[in-house]
Amino acid sequence: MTELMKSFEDLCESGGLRMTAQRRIIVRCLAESTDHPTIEELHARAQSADQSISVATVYRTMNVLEEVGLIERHDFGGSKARFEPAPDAHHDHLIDVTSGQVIEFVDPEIEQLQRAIAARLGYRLVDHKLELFGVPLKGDQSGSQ
Amino acid sequence: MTELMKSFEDLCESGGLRMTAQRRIIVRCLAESTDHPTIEELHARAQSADQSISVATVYRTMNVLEEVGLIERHDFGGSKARFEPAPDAHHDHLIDVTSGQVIEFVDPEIEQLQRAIAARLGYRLVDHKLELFGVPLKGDQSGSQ
DNA sequence: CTACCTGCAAAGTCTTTGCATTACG
DNA sequence: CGTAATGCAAAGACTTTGCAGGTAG
Repeated sequence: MTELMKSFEDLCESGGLRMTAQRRIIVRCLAESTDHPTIEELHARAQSADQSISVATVYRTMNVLEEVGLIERHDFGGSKARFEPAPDAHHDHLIDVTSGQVIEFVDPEIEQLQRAIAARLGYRLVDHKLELFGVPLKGDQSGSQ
Repeated sequence: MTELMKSFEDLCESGGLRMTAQRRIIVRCLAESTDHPTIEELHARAQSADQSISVATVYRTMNVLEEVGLIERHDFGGSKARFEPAPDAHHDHLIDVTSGQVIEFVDPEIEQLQRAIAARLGYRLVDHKLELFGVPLKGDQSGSQ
């Protein structure tokens, strides 16, 4: 079982939340996604398991999951929100502007640098968002969505 | 006269754009803003110069300005877009989560690091977004919106 | 049982757009 | 003068919510 599914079941047992059939399907769809799906995409994937799942339930489920910190919401420059399971280790994103593909990466040096910059400005860093937008280098065989 | 006003007038002369009274007011309002106003805020400021300016014109003006690269659009984690004149020199943003105040900063080291990371992943960096979210350090007298 | 959850459709929020009119160049 | 721009209101896109019925625990 996926990490996200397990965490959500634990949460349901402890908190006043209920593990419904719909939530189980929706959470699994997100957990099994390797991309960063929109509500619409998630809804479509969930409906292939249960035709009757409504988009309102997908919205509500994402809101619950985000509130408890089990998922992260992104926008990546579009009008629609995109989601991913909250990563164990923080990471940032590089968006391939030619394909829309999203690549995750971590760089300890840049994380440290951000804290240093915030401190220099008189702040303690509580969160950050770093998105790189790039085009594939010539000769590179990456990326296509 | 502000940089933005001048650039926009130049643009109107060269392109097929017209420098209307409304545009003059809206552009000046943005140029004189030291914060990063929303459409709503900009509309209110513009209306104090000309009551009849409609919000649709503010939206259209921001879209024109963005298309030609004279302004930048941000979201800073809200649902409303925020705008600023396109800076001569690129900068990033630190958002004070206690007050909403937005602080601009530049850091050559982090810019360089981003290009290096993109290159390592097989990409040429064409754009990026870096937003830091912080709370004031104890004893610091900064920030209030 | 009963409080939480669901589907549906209506409503909310932000933004865009069609249309008749105005006004820049 | 011709055409881009405007104001207004309607429509669009995305998301939230009220309500009546369903269901997990």
